[in-house]
Amino acid sequence: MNAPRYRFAPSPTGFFHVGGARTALFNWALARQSGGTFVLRIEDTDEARNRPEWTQGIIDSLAWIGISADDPHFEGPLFQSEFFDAHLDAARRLHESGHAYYCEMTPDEIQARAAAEGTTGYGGWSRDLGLGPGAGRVLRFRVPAGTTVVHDLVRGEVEFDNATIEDFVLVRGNGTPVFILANVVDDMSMRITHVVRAEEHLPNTPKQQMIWEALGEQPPIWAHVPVLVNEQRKKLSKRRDKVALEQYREEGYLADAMVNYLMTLGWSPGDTEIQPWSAMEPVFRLEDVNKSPAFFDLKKLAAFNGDYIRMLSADELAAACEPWLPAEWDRAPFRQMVPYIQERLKTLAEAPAAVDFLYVHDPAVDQESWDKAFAPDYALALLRDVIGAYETCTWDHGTLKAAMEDLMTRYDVKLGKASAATRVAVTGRSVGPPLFEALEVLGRDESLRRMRDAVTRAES
RNA sequence: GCCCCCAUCGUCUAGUGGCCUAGGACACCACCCUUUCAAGGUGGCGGCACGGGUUCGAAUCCCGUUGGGGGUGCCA
Repeated sequence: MNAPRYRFAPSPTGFFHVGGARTALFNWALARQSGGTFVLRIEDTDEARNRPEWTQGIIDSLAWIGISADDPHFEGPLFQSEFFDAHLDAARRLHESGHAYYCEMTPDEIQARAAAEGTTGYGGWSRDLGLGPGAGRVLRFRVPAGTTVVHDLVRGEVEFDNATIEDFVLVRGNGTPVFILANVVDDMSMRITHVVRAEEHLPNTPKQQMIWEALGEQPPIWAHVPVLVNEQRKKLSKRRDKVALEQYREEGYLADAMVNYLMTLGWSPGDTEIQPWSAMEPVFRLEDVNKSPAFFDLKKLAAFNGDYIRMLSADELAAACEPWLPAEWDRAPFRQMVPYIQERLKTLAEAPAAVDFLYVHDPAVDQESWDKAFAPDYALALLRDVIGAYETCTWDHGTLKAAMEDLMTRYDVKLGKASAATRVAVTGRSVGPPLFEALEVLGRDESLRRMRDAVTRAES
């Protein structure tokens, strides 16, 4: 009966913000650990940003980070726009009870009058005019004198002097409700008990709390978690920063890594940062959430992702890479190479480039790598000898390596240097997965062909 | 301008008056390992913003300063 009800209330904007993802995760953990409910409410009251497909995008993104609409703790999606009547009904009640009044001043008029009086903002000039509803008239909340104290689970008690809060608009001149009203009315009708959202909403909170009280209801428990910032310490913005969760997904970040990383921003899962969701969910507490903004560090995210990639089995990794592999590629060689590229990947999207030399006829040759590999005077002769040895030996990486080791002693160089020319000849680059394993997968004929071509090229 | 929030290594954090000579992670540097590159191992660099209090004792409590951030719409 008194199971807590949390909510996540994004506005559909066409992409899913990583900051929103973290807020959702926090709410999700809280709802699940308490046997409560996570309500998804789409705040679509601004008709300018409202497309049906965007809602699906939100649901898909939530599902990707483990917040499934099929879970019994999940409720929704509910749409704010469908509660239009309830918003206006609340507005009417607020007006009738004297908590709100109509005002016909336009923004321009307000600005002009404020300037004339040497003040800023709206001075409550229409408060006692007794105006009724009418076209172009906005409904304003009559902010009472006194102070409003917000009890916040993350920040403690935050006190606001009501004198610093002007009579804000509840209903626009065109008759549509404003976010601040709709948000409260929806939370009320959805019986939300805990509002956990980003810190940018903290200044809204005293206003909303006043609305709750004016409507005769007990406000929910508030919690404002710190925002995510960029390297300039500014709130992550879609203009300048990479904030779309979908983009990270497309770039080959694992959902588990993203979830884990997001949870460490503003909160710590304990002794080790790398923790599965199942371990974090039950121990997450708002009281432990930090109060200061957290930098969204791509480098650390990538490090987490690398860790998670390495935790996968070879089969799992091969399957996870599937979306990034060209359709025409034969999967068998790729699967053989997976164990060798696993510890070299930071993202799944890097997988194709790590093995593409297996699939292209003549891999592009990196000139710098080539020059370096063939610079030593022994390089060409050694490569010829390798070809000779590889023409007849058993084709497995152990034998290939042994043959190379035999030659390296004759030229008195280490294995790395001895195989440099062969590596460039076969892969076009000086870096890549282990050479002999790659040769084994590539096959004798193709490997030798490339090595002979390299000899020809080196001679000319 | 006004209101509000915040302040531990470059970054994310542990720390809730003595266990702190402030711990871990990412990044960086060095070394080891080594089949290039990675991965892994070891070590290093590096921090309680500043100034006052309170206390036998402050990273931890209070005040101020400074510095960040958020909000200031008929957006959400």
